[in-house]
Amino acid sequence: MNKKLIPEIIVTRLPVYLRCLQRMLQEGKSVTSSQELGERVGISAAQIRKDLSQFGEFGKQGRGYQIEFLRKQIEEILHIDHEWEIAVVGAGDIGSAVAQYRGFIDRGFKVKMIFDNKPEKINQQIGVFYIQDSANMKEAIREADIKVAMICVPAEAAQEVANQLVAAGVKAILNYAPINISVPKSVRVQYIDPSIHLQNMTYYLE
Amino acid sequence: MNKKLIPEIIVTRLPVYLRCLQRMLQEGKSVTSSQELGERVGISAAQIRKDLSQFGEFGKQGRGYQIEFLRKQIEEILHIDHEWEIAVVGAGDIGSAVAQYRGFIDRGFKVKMIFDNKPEKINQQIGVFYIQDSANMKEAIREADIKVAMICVPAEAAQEVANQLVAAGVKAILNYAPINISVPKSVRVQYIDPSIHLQNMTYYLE
DNA sequence: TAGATTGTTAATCGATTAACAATC
DNA sequence: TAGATTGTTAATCGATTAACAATC
Repeated sequence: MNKKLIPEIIVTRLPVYLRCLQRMLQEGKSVTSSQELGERVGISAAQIRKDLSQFGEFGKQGRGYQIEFLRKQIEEILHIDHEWEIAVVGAGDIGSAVAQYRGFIDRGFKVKMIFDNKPEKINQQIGVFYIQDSANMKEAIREADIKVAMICVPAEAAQEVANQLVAAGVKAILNYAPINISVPKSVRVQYIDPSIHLQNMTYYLE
Repeated sequence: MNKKLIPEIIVTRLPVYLRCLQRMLQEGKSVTSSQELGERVGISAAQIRKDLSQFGEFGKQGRGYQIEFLRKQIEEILHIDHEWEIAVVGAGDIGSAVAQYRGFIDRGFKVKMIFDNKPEKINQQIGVFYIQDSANMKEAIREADIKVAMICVPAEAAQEVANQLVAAGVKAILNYAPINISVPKSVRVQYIDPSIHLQNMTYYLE
């Protein structure tokens, strides 16, 4: 649908705009401007207008943006106008927390299954899920046609898990393991590592 | 110590280099090159050399980099040559997981205290910690001279918590609440929101 | 209409890459 | 010495900002 090649950096900002718009709606607002949105997300008004203009004309001169309309547009652009099912791999502290995370609701995602390879964890219950045996992972993910997964296993196991996920047809991986993984170019990877974020800030401290 | 103004984007890459170097050491390697490091972290060799050259000359022509030496240098640059104590605010699923996270070990951080404002949580035990009353947070953080904190409360409460942390002398905040917060320029903020990362990838899917 | 704010262009600014002399 | 790889320069590439005509 979006034929034009959009710079990645712009795509990374859209979810931030979206999150703010959803919040504005919750606050009962119905209209905003690039200036107001910019102040709230910490990005210049000019950049917001430029970013949005890559995808269409969503505002009206002199009036600003209808929040509900803009929200819907960005959801479509990001393909979260429907819900994506997620597989979680690894049922340790992180995997368990992520599997039960309530922050996916209304953001376009729903955890559907969770795997672990430790015999004592298999068939244990986490929230509404029963932990499944990693041995059946590839089959189960392919069967359910799941395209999004989160890796919550130790660093040593992350690459092997990634390989299996790719083989199962997964196209987007959010990796909580503190290690870079290699995947085919057709698969997307994002990383969450709190230590990285913290180290980033301590540079400026003291 | 580092007087020269370093572009932020370079600072964000140093922790990634560091993480990879630590891993290499675990694998028993002792020397690497900008090319090898680049392949492993997905960054060009030229960029890695340019980034490092901002801080000094850490390699030898024809030989590459001594991993142990380079690791130590980057740790000093990032000020993680000593351990930073962390306060966690919010003892829900995320706060509990983060307070017990083993991934801070050897990365320069140590969770020291956790707070919540729900009466039924106060004094409950999480790992080795007892949840403290948020009412005493400002005092306790100031008393312990803690400079780094993580916000794990609902979006609605995040700004107020941030205000209190700033008042307590905190200078670096890792915010897990899905909302942008405002702090003085002297305080650093980083964000972790899995939905943002996922939405970022779904743009490219389908 | 007058005021406000968009969408867009041109100018600026900054980051990445390619290439190579220096040197281990 | 010959080969390898750094640190650095210059060229390229891309992103951000400022400004304003268009228009609601």
